[in-house]
Amino acid sequence: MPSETKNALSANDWAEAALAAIAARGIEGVAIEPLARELGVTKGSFYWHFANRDALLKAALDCWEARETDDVLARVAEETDPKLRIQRLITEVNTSKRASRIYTALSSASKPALVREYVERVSRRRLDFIIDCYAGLGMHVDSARRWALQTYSVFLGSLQIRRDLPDEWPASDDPAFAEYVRFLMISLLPPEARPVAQDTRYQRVARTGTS
Amino acid sequence: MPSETKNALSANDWAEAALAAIAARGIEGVAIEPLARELGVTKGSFYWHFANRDALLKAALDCWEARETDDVLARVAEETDPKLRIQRLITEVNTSKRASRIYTALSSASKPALVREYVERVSRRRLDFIIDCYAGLGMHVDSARRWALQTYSVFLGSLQIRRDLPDEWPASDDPAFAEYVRFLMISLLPPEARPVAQDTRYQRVARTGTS
DNA sequence: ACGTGTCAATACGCCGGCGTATGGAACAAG
DNA sequence: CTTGTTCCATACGCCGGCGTATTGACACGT
Repeated sequence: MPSETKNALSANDWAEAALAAIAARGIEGVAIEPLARELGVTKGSFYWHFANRDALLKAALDCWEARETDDVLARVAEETDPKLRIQRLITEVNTSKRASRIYTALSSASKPALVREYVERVSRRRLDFIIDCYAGLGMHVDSARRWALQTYSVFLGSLQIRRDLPDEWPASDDPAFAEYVRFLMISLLPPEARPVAQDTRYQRVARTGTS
Repeated sequence: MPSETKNALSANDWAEAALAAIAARGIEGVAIEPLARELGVTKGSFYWHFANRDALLKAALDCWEARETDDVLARVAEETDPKLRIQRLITEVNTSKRASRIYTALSSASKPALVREYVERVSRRRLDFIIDCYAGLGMHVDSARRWALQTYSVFLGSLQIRRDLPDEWPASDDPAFAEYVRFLMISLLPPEARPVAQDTRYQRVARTGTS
Protein backbone atom coordinates (compact mmCIF):
# COMPACT_ATOMS: atom_id res chain seq x y z
CA MET A 1 0.00 0.00 0.00
CA PRO A 2 2.06 2.89 -1.24
CA SER A 3 -0.11 5.51 0.33
CA GLU A 4 1.02 8.84 1.76
CA THR A 5 4.37 8.43 0.08
CA LYS A 6 3.69 11.19 -2.42
CA ASN A 7 1.00 13.77 -2.82
CA ALA A 8 -1.31 11.22 -4.36
CA LEU A 9 -4.99 11.74 -3.73
CA SER A 10 -7.13 9.17 -2.00
CA ALA A 11 -10.81 8.47 -2.42
CA ASN A 12 -11.36 10.06 0.95
CA ASP A 13 -9.82 13.29 -0.24
CA TRP A 14 -12.42 13.41 -2.95
CA ALA A 15 -15.20 12.69 -0.49
CA GLU A 16 -14.06 15.51 1.77
CA ALA A 17 -13.87 17.89 -1.15
CA ALA A 18 -17.36 16.85 -2.14
CA LEU A 19 -18.64 17.64 1.34
CA ALA A 20 -17.01 21.04 1.16
CA ALA A 21 -18.68 21.58 -2.20
CA ILE A 22 -22.05 20.66 -0.72
CA ALA A 23 -21.56 23.19 2.03
CA ALA A 24 -20.48 25.86 -0.41
CA ARG A 25 -22.60 25.30 -3.48
CA GLY A 26 -25.17 22.69 -2.58
CA ILE A 27 -25.72 19.20 -3.81
CA GLU A 28 -25.69 20.28 -7.43
CA GLY A 29 -22.35 21.90 -6.83
CA VAL A 30 -20.72 18.51 -6.58
CA ALA A 31 -19.32 18.44 -10.09
CA ILE A 32 -16.32 16.37 -11.04
CA GLU A 33 -14.41 18.78 -13.16
CA PRO A 34 -14.65 21.83 -10.87
CA LEU A 35 -13.69 19.65 -7.92
CA ALA A 36 -10.73 18.35 -9.84
CA ARG A 37 -9.63 21.90 -10.54
CA GLU A 38 -9.87 22.74 -6.86
CA LEU A 39 -7.80 19.72 -6.00
CA GLY A 40 -5.22 20.61 -8.60
CA VAL A 41 -5.79 17.52 -10.71
CA THR A 42 -7.92 16.52 -13.64
CA LYS A 43 -10.87 14.21 -13.74
CA GLY A 44 -8.61 11.45 -14.93
CA SER A 45 -7.78 11.09 -11.27
CA PHE A 46 -11.39 10.97 -10.21
CA TYR A 47 -12.45 8.18 -12.52
CA TRP A 48 -9.67 6.03 -11.18
CA HIS A 49 -11.02 6.27 -7.63
CA PHE A 50 -14.75 6.28 -8.39
CA ALA A 51 -17.05 4.72 -10.90
CA ASN A 52 -19.16 7.84 -11.37
CA ARG A 53 -20.59 10.90 -9.72
CA ASP A 54 -23.13 8.92 -7.71
CA ALA A 55 -20.39 6.88 -6.11
CA LEU A 56 -18.72 10.07 -4.97
CA LEU A 57 -21.96 11.36 -3.52
CA LYS A 58 -22.44 8.13 -1.67
CA ALA A 59 -18.95 8.26 -0.23
CA ALA A 60 -19.39 11.86 0.86
CA LEU A 61 -22.71 11.09 2.50
CA ASP A 62 -21.16 8.16 4.32
CA CYS A 63 -18.57 10.52 5.78
CA TRP A 64 -21.26 12.96 6.72
CA GLU A 65 -23.51 10.42 8.36
CA ALA A 66 -20.66 9.07 10.40
CA ARG A 67 -19.70 12.50 11.62
CA GLU A 68 -23.23 13.67 12.31
CA THR A 69 -24.18 10.64 14.37
CA ASP A 70 -21.31 8.66 15.79
CA ASP A 71 -19.40 11.84 16.29
CA VAL A 72 -21.55 14.71 17.49
CA LEU A 73 -24.07 12.54 19.28
CA ALA A 74 -21.26 10.72 21.02
CA ARG A 75 -19.86 14.04 22.12
CA VAL A 76 -23.14 14.86 23.79
CA ALA A 77 -23.78 11.36 25.02
CA GLU A 78 -20.63 11.31 27.10
CA GLU A 79 -22.59 13.50 29.46
CA THR A 80 -24.48 10.92 31.46
CA ASP A 81 -26.70 13.15 33.54
CA PRO A 82 -29.90 13.57 31.48
CA LYS A 83 -30.43 17.16 32.53
CA LEU A 84 -26.91 18.28 31.73
CA ARG A 85 -27.15 16.33 28.51
CA ILE A 86 -30.07 18.40 27.33
CA GLN A 87 -28.28 21.54 28.34
CA ARG A 88 -25.25 20.55 26.35
CA LEU A 89 -27.52 19.74 23.47
CA ILE A 90 -28.84 23.26 23.57
CA THR A 91 -25.43 24.87 23.59
CA GLU A 92 -24.49 22.68 20.66
CA VAL A 93 -26.67 24.95 18.58
CA ASN A 94 -23.46 26.83 18.19
CA THR A 95 -22.10 23.98 16.17
CA SER A 96 -19.93 24.65 13.17
CA LYS A 97 -21.37 26.76 10.42
CA ARG A 98 -20.12 24.23 7.92
CA ALA A 99 -22.12 21.40 9.44
CA SER A 100 -25.28 23.43 9.37
CA ARG A 101 -24.72 24.47 5.78
CA ILE A 102 -24.28 20.87 4.73
CA TYR A 103 -27.45 19.84 6.49
CA THR A 104 -29.64 22.51 5.01
CA ALA A 105 -28.13 21.90 1.60
CA LEU A 106 -28.92 18.21 1.81
CA SER A 107 -32.36 18.75 3.22
CA SER A 108 -33.33 21.11 0.42
CA ALA A 109 -34.84 20.31 -2.89
CA SER A 110 -33.59 18.01 -5.65
CA LYS A 111 -33.05 15.18 -3.19
CA PRO A 112 -31.95 12.51 -5.67
CA ALA A 113 -33.57 9.87 -3.48
CA LEU A 114 -30.09 8.74 -2.56
CA VAL A 115 -29.70 11.77 -0.34
CA ARG A 116 -33.13 11.22 1.11
CA GLU A 117 -32.12 8.01 2.84
CA TYR A 118 -29.16 9.59 4.53
CA VAL A 119 -31.04 12.65 5.71
CA GLU A 120 -33.82 10.52 7.05
CA ARG A 121 -31.49 8.20 8.94
CA VAL A 122 -29.51 11.03 10.48
CA SER A 123 -32.63 12.95 11.42
CA ARG A 124 -34.25 9.94 12.99
CA ARG A 125 -31.17 9.08 15.00
CA ARG A 126 -30.94 12.62 16.25
CA LEU A 127 -34.58 12.79 17.21
CA ASP A 128 -34.50 9.40 18.89
CA PHE A 129 -31.49 10.52 20.85
CA ILE A 130 -33.27 13.61 22.07
CA ILE A 131 -36.34 11.60 22.96
CA ASP A 132 -34.11 9.38 25.08
CA CYS A 133 -32.68 12.43 26.77
CA TYR A 134 -36.11 13.56 27.89
CA ALA A 135 -37.14 10.03 28.77
CA GLY A 136 -34.06 9.99 30.97
CA LEU A 137 -35.70 12.70 33.04
CA GLY A 138 -38.35 10.18 33.99
CA MET A 139 -40.80 11.48 31.46
CA HIS A 140 -43.55 9.51 29.83
CA VAL A 141 -42.78 8.45 26.26
CA ASP A 142 -45.46 10.60 24.66
CA SER A 143 -44.39 13.58 26.67
CA ALA A 144 -40.75 12.98 25.84
CA ARG A 145 -41.61 12.85 22.17
CA ARG A 146 -43.34 16.21 22.32
CA TRP A 147 -40.51 17.84 24.20
CA ALA A 148 -37.99 16.33 21.83
CA LEU A 149 -39.91 17.43 18.78
CA GLN A 150 -39.94 20.95 20.14
CA THR A 151 -36.27 20.95 21.04
CA TYR A 152 -35.20 19.50 17.72
CA SER A 153 -37.37 22.04 15.95
CA VAL A 154 -35.69 24.83 17.84
CA PHE A 155 -32.33 23.37 16.91
CA LEU A 156 -33.12 23.10 13.21
CA GLY A 157 -34.86 26.45 13.14
CA SER A 158 -31.86 28.10 14.71
CA LEU A 159 -29.66 26.78 11.95
CA GLN A 160 -32.02 28.23 9.39
CA ILE A 161 -32.24 31.60 11.05
CA ARG A 162 -28.50 31.79 11.29
CA ARG A 163 -28.39 31.22 7.56
CA ASP A 164 -31.22 33.47 6.52
CA LEU A 165 -30.82 36.28 9.01
CA PRO A 166 -27.22 36.24 10.20
CA ASP A 167 -27.62 39.74 11.56
CA GLU A 168 -30.54 38.87 13.78
CA TRP A 169 -28.69 36.10 15.50
CA PRO A 170 -26.58 37.23 18.45
CA ALA A 171 -22.89 36.50 18.18
CA SER A 172 -21.30 34.07 20.59
CA ASP A 173 -19.57 36.86 22.49
CA ASP A 174 -22.70 38.98 22.61
CA PRO A 175 -24.27 38.92 26.07
CA ALA A 176 -27.61 38.57 24.31
CA PHE A 177 -26.49 35.17 23.14
CA ALA A 178 -25.82 33.93 26.63
CA GLU A 179 -29.16 35.27 27.69
CA TYR A 180 -30.92 33.48 24.90
CA VAL A 181 -29.23 30.23 25.81
CA ARG A 182 -30.37 30.66 29.40
CA PHE A 183 -33.81 31.40 28.07
CA LEU A 184 -33.83 28.17 26.10
CA MET A 185 -32.51 26.24 29.07
CA ILE A 186 -35.72 27.12 30.87
CA SER A 187 -38.05 26.81 27.92
CA LEU A 188 -36.78 23.45 26.79
CA LEU A 189 -36.67 21.80 30.18
CA PRO A 190 -39.79 20.73 32.02
CA PRO A 191 -40.54 22.76 35.15
CA GLU A 192 -39.25 20.15 37.56
CA ALA A 193 -35.87 19.93 35.88
CA ARG A 194 -35.04 23.57 35.45
CA PRO A 195 -31.68 24.91 36.53
CA VAL A 196 -33.09 27.78 38.59
CA ALA A 197 -36.38 27.79 40.38
CA GLN A 198 -37.90 31.04 39.23
CA ASP A 199 -38.85 31.71 35.67
CA THR A 200 -37.35 35.06 34.73
CA ARG A 201 -38.22 34.91 31.07
CA TYR A 202 -41.22 37.15 31.24
CA GLN A 203 -40.54 40.72 32.26
CA ARG A 204 -43.45 42.96 31.62
CA VAL A 205 -42.61 46.37 30.32
CA ALA A 206 -42.79 49.21 32.82
CA ARG A 207 -46.28 50.56 33.11
CA THR A 208 -46.91 53.71 31.13
CA GLY A 209 -50.00 55.77 30.60
CA THR A 210 -50.14 55.26 26.86
CA SER A 211 -52.91 52.90 25.90
CA MET B 1 -54.48 44.63 -24.91
CA PRO B 2 -55.47 41.43 -26.65
CA SER B 3 -55.02 39.29 -23.60
CA GLU B 4 -57.10 36.28 -22.58
CA THR B 5 -58.53 36.04 -26.05
CA LYS B 6 -56.67 32.83 -26.81
CA ASN B 7 -54.63 30.41 -24.82
CA ALA B 8 -51.62 32.68 -24.95
CA LEU B 9 -49.25 32.49 -22.01
CA SER B 10 -48.51 35.50 -19.85
CA ALA B 11 -45.34 36.34 -17.98
CA ASN B 12 -47.18 35.49 -14.79
CA ASP B 13 -47.84 31.97 -16.02
CA TRP B 14 -44.12 31.51 -16.41
CA ALA B 15 -43.47 32.89 -12.94
CA GLU B 16 -45.99 30.49 -11.42
CA ALA B 17 -44.47 27.58 -13.27
CA ALA B 18 -41.08 28.64 -12.01
CA LEU B 19 -42.34 28.63 -8.43
CA ALA B 20 -43.74 25.17 -8.93
CA ALA B 21 -40.37 24.10 -10.28
CA ILE B 22 -38.64 25.52 -7.23
CA ALA B 23 -40.94 23.54 -4.98
CA ALA B 24 -40.44 20.38 -6.98
CA ARG B 25 -36.81 20.46 -8.05
CA GLY B 26 -35.19 23.35 -6.25
CA ILE B 27 -33.76 26.57 -7.51
CA GLU B 28 -31.57 24.81 -10.04
CA GLY B 29 -34.64 23.11 -11.39
CA VAL B 30 -35.81 26.36 -12.89
CA ALA B 31 -34.66 25.66 -16.43
CA ILE B 32 -36.22 27.30 -19.44
CA GLU B 33 -36.55 24.38 -21.77
CA PRO B 34 -38.02 21.87 -19.29
CA LEU B 35 -40.47 24.53 -18.12
CA ALA B 36 -41.44 25.24 -21.70
CA ARG B 37 -42.11 21.56 -22.24
CA GLU B 38 -44.31 21.46 -19.16
CA LEU B 39 -46.22 24.46 -20.41
CA GLY B 40 -46.62 22.91 -23.81
CA VAL B 41 -44.64 25.56 -25.63
CA THR B 42 -41.05 26.11 -26.65
CA LYS B 43 -38.53 28.54 -25.30
CA GLY B 44 -39.33 30.85 -28.17
CA SER B 45 -42.26 31.85 -26.01
CA PHE B 46 -40.13 32.42 -22.94
CA TYR B 47 -37.66 34.75 -24.54
CA TRP B 48 -40.48 36.92 -25.74
CA HIS B 49 -41.72 37.48 -22.18
CA PHE B 50 -38.36 37.58 -20.39
CA ALA B 51 -34.88 38.77 -21.13
CA ASN B 52 -33.18 35.76 -19.53
CA ARG B 53 -33.37 33.20 -16.79
CA ASP B 54 -32.54 35.69 -14.07
CA ALA B 55 -35.52 37.83 -14.99
CA LEU B 56 -37.76 34.82 -14.58
CA LEU B 57 -36.27 34.06 -11.20
CA LYS B 58 -36.84 37.62 -10.13
CA ALA B 59 -40.46 37.53 -11.23
CA ALA B 60 -41.05 34.25 -9.44
CA LEU B 61 -39.47 35.55 -6.25
CA ASP B 62 -41.61 38.66 -6.42
CA CYS B 63 -44.70 36.47 -6.51
CA TRP B 64 -43.38 34.45 -3.63
CA GLU B 65 -42.52 37.41 -1.46
CA ALA B 66 -45.92 38.93 -2.00
CA ARG B 67 -47.66 35.75 -1.01
CA GLU B 68 -45.45 34.98 1.95
CA THR B 69 -45.78 38.40 3.54
CA ASP B 70 -48.75 40.42 2.40
CA ASP B 71 -50.77 37.27 2.21
CA VAL B 72 -50.04 34.88 5.04
CA LEU B 73 -49.06 37.54 7.53
CA ALA B 74 -52.20 39.46 6.74
CA ARG B 75 -54.20 36.33 7.35
CA VAL B 76 -52.74 36.08 10.83
CA ALA B 77 -52.78 39.80 11.48
CA GLU B 78 -56.52 40.01 11.09
CA GLU B 79 -56.64 38.48 14.54
CA THR B 80 -56.23 41.54 16.72
CA ASP B 81 -55.93 39.94 20.13
CA PRO B 82 -52.19 39.35 20.65
CA LYS B 83 -52.67 36.09 22.49
CA LEU B 84 -54.99 34.59 19.91
CA ARG B 85 -52.66 35.87 17.23
CA ILE B 86 -49.79 33.82 18.56
CA GLN B 87 -52.05 30.80 18.83
CA ARG B 88 -53.10 31.18 15.24
CA LEU B 89 -49.47 31.55 14.31
CA ILE B 90 -48.76 28.22 15.91
CA THR B 91 -51.54 26.41 14.14
CA GLU B 92 -50.27 27.89 10.88
CA VAL B 93 -47.48 25.37 11.13
CA ASN B 94 -49.88 23.28 9.16
CA THR B 95 -49.46 25.58 6.22
CA SER B 96 -49.32 24.20 2.73
CA LYS B 97 -46.62 21.69 1.94
CA ARG B 98 -45.85 23.58 -1.22
CA ALA B 99 -45.04 26.79 0.62
CA SER B 100 -42.69 25.00 2.96
CA ARG B 101 -40.96 23.25 0.09
CA ILE B 102 -40.38 26.53 -1.67
CA TYR B 103 -38.96 28.10 1.44
CA THR B 104 -36.51 25.35 2.23
CA ALA B 105 -35.50 25.17 -1.40
CA LEU B 106 -34.76 28.88 -1.46
CA SER B 107 -33.00 28.85 1.86
CA SER B 108 -30.69 26.06 0.83
CA ALA B 109 -27.40 26.26 -0.92
CA SER B 110 -26.50 27.93 -4.21
CA LYS B 111 -28.22 31.14 -3.21
CA PRO B 112 -27.29 33.18 -6.28
CA ALA B 113 -27.24 36.33 -4.15
CA LEU B 114 -30.41 37.37 -5.87
CA VAL B 115 -32.32 34.80 -3.87
CA ARG B 116 -30.55 35.86 -0.73
CA GLU B 117 -32.18 39.28 -0.69
CA TYR B 118 -35.66 37.87 -0.96
CA VAL B 119 -35.16 35.23 1.69
CA GLU B 120 -33.69 37.78 4.04
CA ARG B 121 -36.52 40.25 3.54
CA VAL B 122 -39.22 37.64 4.02
CA SER B 123 -37.53 36.17 7.06
CA ARG B 124 -37.04 39.54 8.67
CA ARG B 125 -40.62 40.58 8.09
CA ARG B 126 -41.84 37.34 9.58
CA LEU B 127 -39.61 37.63 12.62
CA ASP B 128 -40.48 41.27 13.18
CA PHE B 129 -44.12 40.37 13.00
CA ILE B 130 -43.72 37.70 15.64
CA ILE B 131 -41.75 40.05 17.83
CA ASP B 132 -44.63 42.49 17.62
CA CYS B 133 -47.01 39.73 18.60
CA TYR B 134 -45.12 39.11 21.81
CA ALA B 135 -44.60 42.79 22.44
CA GLY B 136 -48.37 43.04 22.16
CA LEU B 137 -48.58 40.94 25.29
CA GLY B 138 -46.92 43.77 27.16
CA MET B 139 -43.53 42.17 27.01
CA HIS B 140 -40.21 43.96 27.12
CA VAL B 141 -38.52 44.23 23.73
CA ASP B 142 -35.60 42.00 24.60
CA SER B 143 -37.89 39.41 26.04
CA ALA B 144 -40.17 39.60 23.04
CA ARG B 145 -37.22 39.04 20.76
CA ARG B 146 -36.19 35.92 22.62
CA TRP B 147 -39.69 34.49 22.60
CA ALA B 148 -40.08 35.33 18.94
CA LEU B 149 -36.77 33.78 18.05
CA GLN B 150 -37.82 30.61 19.78
CA THR B 151 -41.26 30.54 18.18
CA TYR B 152 -39.92 31.21 14.72
CA SER B 153 -37.31 28.53 15.24
CA VAL B 154 -39.99 26.05 16.17
CA PHE B 155 -41.93 27.05 13.09
CA LEU B 156 -38.98 26.65 10.73
CA GLY B 157 -37.82 23.49 12.43
CA SER B 158 -41.25 21.97 12.06
CA LEU B 159 -41.15 22.57 8.34
CA GLN B 160 -37.81 20.80 8.17
CA ILE B 161 -38.92 17.83 10.22
CA ARG B 162 -42.01 17.43 8.09
CA ARG B 163 -39.70 17.25 5.10
CA ASP B 164 -37.00 15.04 6.54
CA LEU B 165 -39.07 12.76 8.73
CA PRO B 166 -42.60 12.80 7.38
CA ASP B 167 -43.41 9.67 9.34
CA GLU B 168 -42.46 11.16 12.67
CA TRP B 169 -44.78 14.09 12.28
CA PRO B 170 -48.34 13.40 13.44
CA ALA B 171 -51.00 13.82 10.78
CA SER B 172 -53.56 16.56 11.14
CA ASP B 173 -56.28 14.09 12.05
CA ASP B 174 -54.07 12.26 14.51
CA PRO B 175 -54.99 13.13 18.09
CA ALA B 176 -51.27 13.35 18.77
CA PHE B 177 -51.17 16.36 16.52
CA ALA B 178 -53.81 18.22 18.51
CA GLU B 179 -51.94 17.33 21.66
CA TYR B 180 -48.70 18.67 20.28
CA VAL B 181 -50.36 21.91 19.27
CA ARG B 182 -51.74 22.29 22.78
CA PHE B 183 -48.27 21.53 24.07
CA LEU B 184 -46.82 24.30 21.96
CA MET B 185 -49.56 26.68 23.01
CA ILE B 186 -48.23 26.40 26.52
CA SER B 187 -44.56 26.29 25.68
CA LEU B 188 -44.60 29.27 23.38
CA LEU B 189 -46.68 31.55 25.52
CA PRO B 190 -45.31 33.17 28.65
CA PRO B 191 -46.82 31.87 31.90
CA GLU B 192 -49.14 34.79 32.40
CA ALA B 193 -50.71 34.45 28.96
CA ARG B 194 -51.35 30.74 28.87
CA PRO B 195 -54.74 29.41 27.87
CA VAL B 196 -55.10 27.12 30.86
CA ALA B 197 -53.67 27.71 34.29
CA GLN B 198 -52.00 24.41 35.01
CA ASP B 199 -49.06 23.10 33.06
CA THR B 200 -49.88 19.55 32.08
CA ARG B 201 -46.90 19.03 29.82
CA TYR B 202 -44.83 17.05 32.26
CA GLN B 203 -46.25 13.73 33.30
CA ARG B 204 -43.75 11.61 35.08
CA VAL B 205 -43.86 7.95 34.25
CA ALA B 206 -45.42 5.70 36.84
CA ARG B 207 -42.92 4.64 39.47
CA THR B 208 -41.46 1.19 38.97
CA GLY B 209 -38.91 -0.80 40.86
CA THR B 210 -36.49 -1.09 37.97
CA SER B 211 -33.37 0.95 38.48
C1' DA C 1 17.11 -3.53 -17.49
C1' DC C 2 12.34 -5.13 -17.42
C1' DG C 3 7.68 -5.73 -16.44
C1' DT C 4 3.86 -4.48 -13.27
C1' DG C 5 0.84 -1.86 -10.76
C1' DT C 6 -0.68 2.83 -9.27
C1' DC C 7 -2.28 7.27 -10.15
C1' DA C 8 -3.00 11.03 -13.31
C1' DA C 9 -3.13 13.87 -17.95
C1' DT C 10 -5.16 14.29 -22.48
C1' DA C 11 -8.41 13.88 -25.96
C1' DC C 12 -12.77 12.68 -27.50
C1' DG C 13 -18.01 12.17 -28.03
C1' DC C 14 -22.27 13.03 -25.81
C1' DC C 15 -26.04 15.59 -23.74
C1' DG C 16 -28.69 19.31 -21.81
C1' DG C 17 -29.40 23.91 -20.96
C1' DC C 18 -28.65 29.08 -22.43
C1' DG C 19 -29.26 32.70 -25.56
C1' DT C 20 -30.00 34.50 -30.47
C1' DA C 21 -31.81 34.96 -34.96
C1' DT C 22 -35.11 34.38 -37.89
C1' DG C 23 -39.37 32.89 -39.67
C1' DG C 24 -43.91 32.18 -39.38
C1' DA C 25 -49.32 32.06 -37.75
C1' DA C 26 -53.04 34.55 -35.93
C1' DC C 27 -55.43 38.62 -35.52
C1' DA C 28 -56.72 43.54 -35.76
C1' DA C 29 -56.87 47.88 -38.21
C1' DG C 30 -56.67 50.67 -42.31
C1' DC D 1 -55.54 43.09 -49.35
C1' DT D 2 -51.89 44.99 -47.12
C1' DT D 3 -49.54 46.20 -42.87
C1' DG D 4 -48.31 45.81 -38.20
C1' DT D 5 -48.43 43.58 -33.70
C1' DT D 6 -48.40 39.76 -30.76
C1' DC D 7 -46.97 35.40 -29.60
C1' DC D 8 -44.61 31.22 -30.58
C1' DA D 9 -41.65 27.59 -33.43
C1' DT D 10 -37.36 26.27 -35.45
C1' DA D 11 -32.66 26.15 -36.09
C1' DC D 12 -28.27 27.30 -34.73
C1' DG D 13 -23.86 28.11 -31.93
C1' DC D 14 -22.03 27.98 -27.45
C1' DC D 15 -20.59 26.21 -23.00
C1' DG D 16 -20.04 23.15 -19.13
C1' DG D 17 -20.34 18.85 -17.14
C1' DC D 18 -20.33 13.44 -17.68
C1' DG D 19 -18.14 9.34 -18.90
C1' DT D 20 -14.56 6.62 -21.76
C1' DA D 21 -10.35 5.49 -23.94
C1' DT D 22 -5.83 6.01 -24.36
C1' DT D 23 -1.45 7.25 -23.04
C1' DG D 24 2.08 8.53 -19.72
C1' DA D 25 4.86 9.10 -15.43
C1' DC D 26 6.60 7.18 -11.33
C1' DA D 27 7.58 3.46 -7.90
C1' DC D 28 8.53 -1.08 -7.13
C1' DG D 29 10.15 -5.92 -7.13
C1' DT D 30 13.20 -9.16 -9.69
